[in-house]
Parts: sequence; C-alpha cells; structure tokens
Amino acid sequence: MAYTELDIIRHPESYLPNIQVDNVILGYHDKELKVLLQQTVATKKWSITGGYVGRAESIEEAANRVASSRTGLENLFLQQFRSFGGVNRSEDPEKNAANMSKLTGVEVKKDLWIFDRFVSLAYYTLTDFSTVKIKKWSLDADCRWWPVNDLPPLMFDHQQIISEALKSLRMHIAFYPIGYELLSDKFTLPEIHALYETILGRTFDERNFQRKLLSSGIVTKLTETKRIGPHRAPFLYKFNKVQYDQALENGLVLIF
Amino acid sequence: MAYTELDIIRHPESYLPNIQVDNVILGYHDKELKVLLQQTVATKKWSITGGYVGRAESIEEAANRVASSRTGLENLFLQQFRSFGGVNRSEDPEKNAANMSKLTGVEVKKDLWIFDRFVSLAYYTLTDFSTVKIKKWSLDADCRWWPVNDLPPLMFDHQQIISEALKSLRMHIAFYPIGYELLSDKFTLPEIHALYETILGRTFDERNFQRKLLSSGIVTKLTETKRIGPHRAPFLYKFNKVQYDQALENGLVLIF
DNA sequence: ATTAATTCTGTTATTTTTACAGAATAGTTA
DNA sequence: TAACTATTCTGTAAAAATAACAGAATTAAT
Repeated sequence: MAYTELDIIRHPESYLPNIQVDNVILGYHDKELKVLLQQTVATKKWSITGGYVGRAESIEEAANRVASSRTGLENLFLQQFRSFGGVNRSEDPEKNAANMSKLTGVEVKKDLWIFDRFVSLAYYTLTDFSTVKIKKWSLDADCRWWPVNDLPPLMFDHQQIISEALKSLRMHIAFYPIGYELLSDKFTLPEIHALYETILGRTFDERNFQRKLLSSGIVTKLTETKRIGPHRAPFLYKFNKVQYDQALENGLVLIF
Repeated sequence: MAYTELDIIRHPESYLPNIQVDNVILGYHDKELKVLLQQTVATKKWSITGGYVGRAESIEEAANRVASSRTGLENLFLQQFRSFGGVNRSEDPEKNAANMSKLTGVEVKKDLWIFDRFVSLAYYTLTDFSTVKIKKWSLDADCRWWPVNDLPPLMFDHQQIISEALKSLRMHIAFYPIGYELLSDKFTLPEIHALYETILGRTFDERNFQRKLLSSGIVTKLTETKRIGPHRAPFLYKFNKVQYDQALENGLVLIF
C-alpha cells in the first residue's frame, strides 16, 4: 500500500528523509488564476498540495504522482521552480506525534523526520480547470480551488511559495506557450487574451494581442464557433502541436 | 570545526541527510564561459562544486558558504535553478566507506547517507573571473576553471546540471542584468557585447547592440578609457546601481 | 424588430529593429 | 615621424513591429 497518506508514518524508511515535494497546482477560471489548496484536519490550516519522495521514485515522479492524485489527470505540465529550505520554515507546535497519533489511530514515532526540519522541492503545475476532478485525501478537512489573489491564511511559508511560483510563471510565459496547459483543448481568442491579462496583470489591446499571437503561428483557427450567450459566437482555436513542441524544445520568445 | 570537508563524516547528524547543494560556479574570460570544477582525489573524477546543508543553516546559506569557500568572494549572485533527484543519479561503486576511510584516515560508517541516494539542490553562481581566488580543498586533487564548451568527463549527472544551468542563465539574461556579475566593476562595450554573444551563442551587430543596451539606461559611460593595445582605447562603463537594483526587483525585459 | 452583449476587423502614426562601413584612435614598426 | 595594424566609434535609411484607436457584425433574448 505504497504512497498512501499514512504510509509515511508506517514506513518512514521507504522515503527520503527531510524532503518534501510541494505542488502549486494552478487552474484558470472566471478570469482568475486559482490554486488548489488542501486543509489539514489536524491543524485546520490551508496548504499547497504536497507529498514525500519514495526511495524508488525520482523527485519528478513524486511530484507528478502528487499532482495526479489530486487532480485525476495524468501527464500534467510540471515545472520545478525553486526549493525552500529555511531553518525554521516547517516548524509548527501543533504538528507533533501525539496529535498525529490521535488523528490517525496509528502509533507515530516521536522522532519521525516529518516533525523535524525539511526542505521543500517546489513545483508548479498547470491544469485545465474544467477537466480537474479534485480528490480530497482522508486526512484533509477540505481540498478546493482558491483565487490566488484572495487566499486564506496559509501554513508555513506557503504564501511565499505561491508568490514565487507566480513570479516564475510570469517569466516562463515569455518562453513557453503556457496557454496550452491552462486552457481547454479548444479555446477562443477572448479567452486566451483574458488569460494573458490575468497572468501578467496588465491589459492588452485586443487587436494588437491577436495580431501578435496569430503571427507567432502557435495557434490555429478552427471553423467551429462557441455559442456562449446572446451575442456573436467567437471562433475556436487550438494550439498547433508541432509548433508548440518546437517552442518547448528550442524556447520561444513571445513577449507581450 | 564545523563545515569542513571531513565534518560530514565525523558528525553526519549535524547535516540534513540525503541532500546536497551543488554549485555551478561560472566565470567569463577570454570570450569564454568557464565553470569551476573540482577533481576528487578518491575517484579522480571531475565534478561541480558542492557541499552539504548544516542543520543550523538554510539551504541558501549552505550554497553561499560553498561558493565563498571556493572563490574567496562574499555576496555572490546565486540562483537556484533546479533540483536533481533521479533514483540512481548518485551511484558510484568507487564511492564507498572503505575507500573513504583509506583516503581520509578517519573511520567512516558504512551506512552514512552520502553513500546512499541524495537529492541535489542546484545553484548557479556568477563571479567576476578576475577577482576569484580559487581555493582547493584538502580532498581535491585539483580545482580549476574549465570552458563550458570543453569539459572533462564529469561525475554523475553533472554534465546535465551544467547544461541546465546554462539554459536557465540564457533565460534569466532577458530579465536580470547578468553582466553586472560576470564582468569587472568597470568594463568596455566590446567586452559586454562579447559576453552576450558568448552566453546567447549568437552574434549581434555592434551598433545595434550598443544602442539597445544604452537605451535601457542600465549602464553609464565613464570618462576613463582602458588602454589595452596598439589601437584606439575603448571607454569604460559601469552598471547603474540604482537602475540595476530596480531591474532585479521589478524584472527587466532586455531581449537581444 | 429591437435591444443587449460581445466578437471581429483595419488603418495610421510612431517606434523599434535591422542592415550596413567608413572615420578615428593608440600603439607599434619601419 | 610616417606608415601600419588593430580595434573602437559612430550614423542613416529601409523595413518591421508596435501602439493607439472604434465601428460594423453577430447572436440570442425580449
């Protein structure tokens, strides 16, 4: 029963000690960036999703596993953007063996390293909001999307981790076709336009934005339209997969 | 006697287990990017400089300590760009307790985690080549600069780590005034021009490069010139500290 | 048929980028 | 001291990209 939530308590020797992968899972909905947060039963505090690194898996595999087990999606776009390892960053008096035992009904060793200092390997993950099926874990009080601009009080330094993730995202958006991951397979120009405005925190002239995006050749216009209300139906577009893969490989420079 | 080379063997409990900081220390000389490599006595293999994280220090402090202890310089520009944690990445049959004992004359425990798998937190460090005073450690056979395009066979996945560091550097150069760290305090336009050509692997028209760099306001022309040969003496420039700090804070976009 | 909401599209002025080479300077040599 | 060598310095014009700007078109609801 590997990689379940309680496994780390039962079999700490199967994991790399003092290391955690943390995952800023991002989605985009209602013209807002959202981050998937979990609320621990033990402390009622919110935190970004995370997990531990099994000795039989690479850190990337661990991060992917965590992301998949939270979203139900495979092959997500993960980006390791920083590590966090301040001396006292993971201290919390309520997080101790006694509380953990009471909560889980399992005998928890006092000297387990999860009560010690640990280093967080931080990833951000881009998801298509509409296809994510959130999976609450048994030790979670709750697990849901929060707007990145309106977060609850967060555990440890997770506020900073999210800030850094967004900073990296804003840098990466110039080099990677971020929209591919955050939007549905087919999307409209107003949608991707609003996404860029949201991520970069600026407005862009509609016509100039479209001209630049289309001239990059990264998206293709479809003949279908999307009927979404009492107004003109926008055309659908999709990313040009060949161009996209090339952009990921060679780096693309698309400055807005 | 904390943080010396043998300390990890004598007092493994004073360090975070299964974690290493690795440091791609870069310098620029003779129109080439150089990386500072150490050659371990034990295996004669070359590797990037690295160290362990003491329990009393943050990972940034550990990385800074390693960089300073190798270059003799303080307050270097360090950038954590990725972590490496493949399952078998740090396996080496020659790296074992018996060999280590013979080499150091110290009794080395067989189950010490440095013979186990570990995760590398990878930083790159930018240095002014001309002011670096390389410090060889006692367990090093050698420690010296190597051109990044002409490296010796490297330990573990260090070739990949260097490649990734350079990839990050090429991305960061659009957002941070990299030249500030890699050049001397005062430098000439041809020098910074050649630096950008080296890092980005492209040539830039001299006049166009200068126009763009100067219009960014990040550098200031001095009245001094640098006499360097039987030809016209180029003017010296320096980075505008105020503009530089602002660029680091807010991000600068300077695409060449 | 009207209305409300949103998408779609074109032009011009300005700015930026690109391409390109000859004059100037400092030290060395004849 | 004149010529030479090696390198720095500088300007312009054509092309491309950007920025600023708003009215016509479409859909569904009333």
